[in-house]
Amino acid sequence: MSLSKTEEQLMELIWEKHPLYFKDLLEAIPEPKPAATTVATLLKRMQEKGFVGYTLRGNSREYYPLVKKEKYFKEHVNDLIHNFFSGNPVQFASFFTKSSGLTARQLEELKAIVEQEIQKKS
Amino acid sequence: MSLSKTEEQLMELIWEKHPLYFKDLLEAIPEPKPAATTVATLLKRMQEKGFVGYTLRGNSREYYPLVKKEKYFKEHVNDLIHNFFSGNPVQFASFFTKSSGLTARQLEELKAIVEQEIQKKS
DNA sequence: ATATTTATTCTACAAACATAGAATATAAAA
DNA sequence: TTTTATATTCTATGTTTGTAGAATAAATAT
Repeated sequence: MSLSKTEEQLMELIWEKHPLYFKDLLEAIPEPKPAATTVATLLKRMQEKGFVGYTLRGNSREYYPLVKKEKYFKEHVNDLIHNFFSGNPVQFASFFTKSSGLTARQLEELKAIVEQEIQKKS
Repeated sequence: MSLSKTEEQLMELIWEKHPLYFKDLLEAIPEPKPAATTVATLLKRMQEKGFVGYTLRGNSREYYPLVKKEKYFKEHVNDLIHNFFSGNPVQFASFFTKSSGLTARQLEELKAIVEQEIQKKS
């Protein structure tokens, strides 16, 4: 089961601000805010899908993510690589590097990161 | 308007093999193939959404993409970066590099690509 | 010339989604 | 303690998506 685009946006807020109460979630949503019941519905569905849980604090629910952002993101990128680059991650990285319009400075940063990773592997 | 996951998979084939006839598209679809009318419906919707066009060749239609893969992909990745990395592409690339499990050899490849890009920028 | 294959459109239907009002329960404020 | 604000669930409606049969048209094979 996966999240829809709209649910994903909510999820992003939950990852960012958890643990949070319903009220905090509402606050965090940028304008134009949808009806509160809309958010409640979305949140409910996300719980049913197993992406969000809560702790009862007295009588209020404190919500938190049940899936790590890293994990979710990785699956996402894997899909992308699978769909656009026949599963070849280097081809993906290459395409990204060439088309993302990084500045020279950003490219240097990236290079340093790649070098660090190479270090780790040896 | 954007493509659904399933439409995206078809689109991938169209990018890969265009120009192609309906028959070619059907052939290109991996098993288990859906009903031909299912593909036809999807293809129709993709035309309505402005992603696919065709040339009449005699009495047959030769289909081709109306949107470049590069453009589509870039928007996709931008969304991803926007949603997961507050719009910071280096953070994204960094995360990808660290979490994608590339081999040492693949990392070297990537490094070479990044260096090439740096060259181009100077 | 008739039967068959191929391509396309139309119609249909169930599931998923986006959205939100109505109803209810509770807590806080008056 | 009655009103009001808050959180949650239930119900509902329109749209999009995945899926494919029925109908039609045209092309090909027999």
